[in-house]
Amino acid sequence: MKLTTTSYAVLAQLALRPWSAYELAVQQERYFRFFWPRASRALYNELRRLDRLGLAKAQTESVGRRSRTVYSLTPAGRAALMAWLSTPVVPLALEFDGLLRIFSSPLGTRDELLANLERIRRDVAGMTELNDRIIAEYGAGQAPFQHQAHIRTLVVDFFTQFLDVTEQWAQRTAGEVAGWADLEAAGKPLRALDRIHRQRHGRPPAVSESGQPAGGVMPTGSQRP
Amino acid sequence: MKLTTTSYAVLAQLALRPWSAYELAVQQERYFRFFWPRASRALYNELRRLDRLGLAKAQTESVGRRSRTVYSLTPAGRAALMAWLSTPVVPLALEFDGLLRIFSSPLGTRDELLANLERIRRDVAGMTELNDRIIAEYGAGQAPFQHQAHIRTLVVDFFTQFLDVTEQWAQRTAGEVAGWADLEAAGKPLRALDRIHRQRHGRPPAVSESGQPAGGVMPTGSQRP
DNA sequence: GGACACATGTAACGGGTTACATGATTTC
DNA sequence: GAAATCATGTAACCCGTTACATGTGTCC
Repeated sequence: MKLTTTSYAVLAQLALRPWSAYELAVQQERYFRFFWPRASRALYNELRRLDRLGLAKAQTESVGRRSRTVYSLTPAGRAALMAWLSTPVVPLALEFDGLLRIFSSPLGTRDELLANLERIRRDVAGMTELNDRIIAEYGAGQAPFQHQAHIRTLVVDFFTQFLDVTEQWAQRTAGEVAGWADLEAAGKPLRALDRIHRQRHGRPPAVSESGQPAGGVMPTGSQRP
Repeated sequence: MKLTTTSYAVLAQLALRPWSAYELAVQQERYFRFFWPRASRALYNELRRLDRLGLAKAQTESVGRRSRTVYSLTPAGRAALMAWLSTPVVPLALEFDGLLRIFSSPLGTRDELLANLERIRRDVAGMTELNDRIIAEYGAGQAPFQHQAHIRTLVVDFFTQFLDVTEQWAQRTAGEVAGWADLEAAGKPLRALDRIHRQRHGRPPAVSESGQPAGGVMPTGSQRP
């Protein structure tokens, strides 16, 4: 009867109101895919499991001749969900295939690396588009559960920042690589260390050799009140 | 014979030099865990598979009475890896359990939400520590494959930014929530929309009601040359 | 001589993906 | 009347995790 994070993702949705399995899958795809991506098939299975466990209740309705299953949270389900809130978090995990390609880019050409950076950028741009659509929804007051906007926007905040920083990184990196003739070392490693050092600690070595202000990166950190 | 990203992660390592399975597992844990996390057990299996497929070659050496298997890349393996570099990237995926807890925080108390933000912050701080250690390694010229520092620091760059932005977000969000008496709506949703709007587009509504400059967030974007 | 790193191995299981099937309803 | 959406279902498969076992070498 061990519950997974996916179980709680479903319970969290059910806590808001009863949903049909299909509705839930759509919501999951739209709002959860960024931080807990699962194929919608997993949802259907999880719902049946939660029903078996008594944490959700399945009820079959019919729309015309077609039937659908509506799930609602049981008191036990609500209790389980609340208890979960005070357990340790699962460490965040990132799967970023693109970085692996950069890692092995010395086997290929400079242009291949640039192409991969562009692919990454487009991937991120796609996510940004979806994120913006959600923001617009809230802005227009048309998002579901608008009365929880103060909570949900906290999550949206994270992604806005995350996507922004990732896109900036991809562009900045492409700019850097575009300035190279090839991928050979030839002095590049040392310049790279200089760059990384500047990013981490403001920019201590007085003036950088290029005069360019650290590649447009402003470390916005450490200015908390 | 379909290869997974994990296969290429291993091949990418083997492209640098031959490794024993154990060495590889250690390296994987240290350098790849951030963007392609896998239990080291998966490595051992993948290596044997690559050997079967002729993409890597296993050779048993012995150190004293203890034996170990050293794997090296075959020409076929190198070809497969190079071919992979020009295939589409796998969309990046994030699993962030903590955000799900925020999402369902209205079921709990304000303090529980703050506790979860703190757990998130500690999780990120742990990753930051590891990242810093790697940066220090490169700075000291003691990192493996220092001659590829110009490539590898591109990846490190990403994580420095990513971790920074995530930690800032966690702190800023905790600051926001700490200013609330509870988690009830009571005007908070509207203020949240205002905040999210400021973040996205500079801060158009002249001066914010609090006088505080948008919670310390400087959108560093869109200032590319 | 005890702890710790080295260096694998086996086995079970399980969450999740992919592929596919099926039909009903709505919309253009 | 065709396409898209609604609304599930079944089945195979597999990548990966967890748990555990087993022994060797090294260092203090």
